[in-house]
Amino acid sequence: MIAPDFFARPSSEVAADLIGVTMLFNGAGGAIVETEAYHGQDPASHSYRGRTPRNGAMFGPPGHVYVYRSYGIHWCLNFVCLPGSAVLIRALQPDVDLEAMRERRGEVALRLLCSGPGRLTEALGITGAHDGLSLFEPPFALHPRTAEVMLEIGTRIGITKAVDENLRFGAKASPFLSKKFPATV
DNA sequence: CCCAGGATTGACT
DNA sequence: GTCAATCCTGGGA
Repeated sequence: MIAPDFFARPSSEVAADLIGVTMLFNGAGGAIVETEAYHGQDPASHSYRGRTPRNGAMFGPPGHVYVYRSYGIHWCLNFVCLPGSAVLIRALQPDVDLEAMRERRGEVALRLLCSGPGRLTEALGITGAHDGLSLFEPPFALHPRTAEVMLEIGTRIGITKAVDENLRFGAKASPFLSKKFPATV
């Protein structure tokens, strides 16, 4: 079992340990294959300048979610860790209830169903209405890894500050990553 | 009060 | 590869 104190750690550790963990929302979802860590001393983080109305959940209990609107269009899902830090869930391997996810996403290739932070929230039906909910209560559910995972680590995507921090984590060679990790030299 | 700028995606050249 | 869509946050005035 994953317990709440799993999240009471630095977001970089949690982000790495979440790869391979299964997340379900209303019974749909799959194994997490890509994450990014954000924290309070991080200029790229919403929490960098302290608590605001939007980012309040990032300063709430570990193991709850922070959901925010991205580009006025998409929703992005984060798991809150120590206060002011969180892990952005960037991609899932679609495993459970593909039917429901396909219905919400429309006609897309399986590879694109949950392959990106905006895509996976759409597939699962997660919106700002769910901001602040606990991962340990329905409609959320978590299941531990069932096998060892090979990790890839790299720089975060789509940000303009702290671009060189290696805070992006992925399941090595997963076809469901939102973007390939740069080839290691 | 104002308005620049997004932790993105999909359509198009 | 380029670019618009779309909205709302929050820093600065």
